[in-house]
Amino acid sequence: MTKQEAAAALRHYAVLLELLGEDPFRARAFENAARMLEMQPESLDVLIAENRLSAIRGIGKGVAAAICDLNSRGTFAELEEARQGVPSGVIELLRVEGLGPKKARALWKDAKVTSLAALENAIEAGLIERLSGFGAKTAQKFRTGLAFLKSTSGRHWRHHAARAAEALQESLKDMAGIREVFFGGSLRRGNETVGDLHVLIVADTGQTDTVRAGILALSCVSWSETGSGLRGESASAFPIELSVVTLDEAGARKILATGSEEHVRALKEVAASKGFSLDPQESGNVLRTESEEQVYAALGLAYVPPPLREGNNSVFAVGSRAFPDAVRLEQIRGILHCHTTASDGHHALRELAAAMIERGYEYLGVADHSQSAAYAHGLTPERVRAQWCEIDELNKELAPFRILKGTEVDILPDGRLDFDDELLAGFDFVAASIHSGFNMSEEDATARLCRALENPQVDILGHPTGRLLLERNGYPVNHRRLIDCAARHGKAIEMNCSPHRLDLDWHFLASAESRHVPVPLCPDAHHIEGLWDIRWGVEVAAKGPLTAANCPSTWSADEFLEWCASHA
DNA sequence: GCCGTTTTCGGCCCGACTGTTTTCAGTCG
Repeated sequence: MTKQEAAAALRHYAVLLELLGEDPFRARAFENAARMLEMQPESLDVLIAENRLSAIRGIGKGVAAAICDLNSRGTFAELEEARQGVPSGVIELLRVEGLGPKKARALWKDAKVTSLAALENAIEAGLIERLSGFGAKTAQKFRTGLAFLKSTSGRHWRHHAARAAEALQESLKDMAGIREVFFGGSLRRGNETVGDLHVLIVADTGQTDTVRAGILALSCVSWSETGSGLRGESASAFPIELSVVTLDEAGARKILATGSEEHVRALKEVAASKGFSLDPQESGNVLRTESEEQVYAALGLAYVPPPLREGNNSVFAVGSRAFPDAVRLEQIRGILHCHTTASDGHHALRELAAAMIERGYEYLGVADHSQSAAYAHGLTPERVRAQWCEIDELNKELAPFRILKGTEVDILPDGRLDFDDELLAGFDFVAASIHSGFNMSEEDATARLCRALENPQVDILGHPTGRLLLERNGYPVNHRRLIDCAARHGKAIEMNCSPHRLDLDWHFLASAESRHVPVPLCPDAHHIEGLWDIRWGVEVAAKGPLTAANCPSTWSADEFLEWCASHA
């Protein structure tokens, strides 16, 4: 078991304790222990082998024993007991925004609400607002929260989809008769969230039936029904739609499996007008080709990169338009916006730098939280200056690698910043973000963000809407005005690459590009693995597309600093 | 449950915001 998995189990236990109404400080002790465990540089195996768990602050005898049990048998006695005591639907209730453990427990105990469906019924029946401690506004808030959950139902975070795809690929790698394992759908198109994994298995000639039988026999996927294709669920409960296809139909089938619906519909119309059919399962003059490129060419159309296949307006005749190249992962030279143990990160500066040097990156832009973010142990001006000294020392040691002195300074409710201009001037770069006071009108939120961008010390606007994909929408922002403002003041807007955010929304990348508003790909990393979240940003940014030239992450440190100085 | 101590109990990250109350509890970042 990894540290992260053990920490997740400890957190889950803490939630169960709260739902069971047990001592909240006991619950917090497990949460705290989970956080401290994650921050250890060593692996769980090493910590256990060297008997060092209880030496970690926040982990005593009891939690250490629980962690050892987790590592050896995947659970611990108290966790199992707590699980028995809480209906699984009650845990689901916590997904509703504004509904925490105390209210979930009250709903469960006082109103017998033990599922999201039961909550919806209770709201509509007017039962919620009659409960002690609840009122009409709370009921309305839950109604809104439930509607949001419904709107995202069946969608999954991109990184979970990629993980499920990699696991399936791995389980198929030694199967005979397979020429290619192809993943289409939103995963291939670079969307922020993914519904099903759309998989095509291109079989060698004459091997279709054998391959299909082999896939049905896979132990890592449970196939629920079999028609012309297969429908199943991965070990991680990810929904899969899979078809085994022959080489001569692969080109068209890949296009159909990739989508989007609108793009495919537009292609089908062009095909029909030329007397062709795209779908091998339909009658007519079916286009039989091995590659997608051949299909577009046969229709007299320019090949459309998968991320651009949204809507029906990306279909062009050959030569009538060229699609710009999107930034590629290997073009990224530096990573901006990372947190260290100085605020709420899990690794020290030196560890982050070492991980980046190992992967061949040139610079790291640290951006810890500012003082008003107390929950995240935000830095005071004194602690900022101490960090600068640490960076100076590290830079001498690690050259030519460079650590840039940055901050993710809070944008206060009125648009002022959480540090004074004199301190801000001492940073190499300043990213400014909103972390509190989300309840704003679009007008207020846009004005607050613009005021921050107008400050000459600010270089980059962080996660512009504060959204958490599949969890909350964030505050409403007028992106057009925001991009105008950034363009006027020569500022950048980050695409936050955390797979939970991917904010700036890709729909606005083209507008940023045309207004020459740079868009750095920022992982907002809180641990070493989080640094590589830039991958998700690269994949989604291809939908703009965001070009390398307009992405400061592809610039050298000197080019980036020169740009920062240009508007100070 | 963990920690620290004027050791075996008392306090635990912290402030803003919101809604239900009418002084405070719950949620969130």
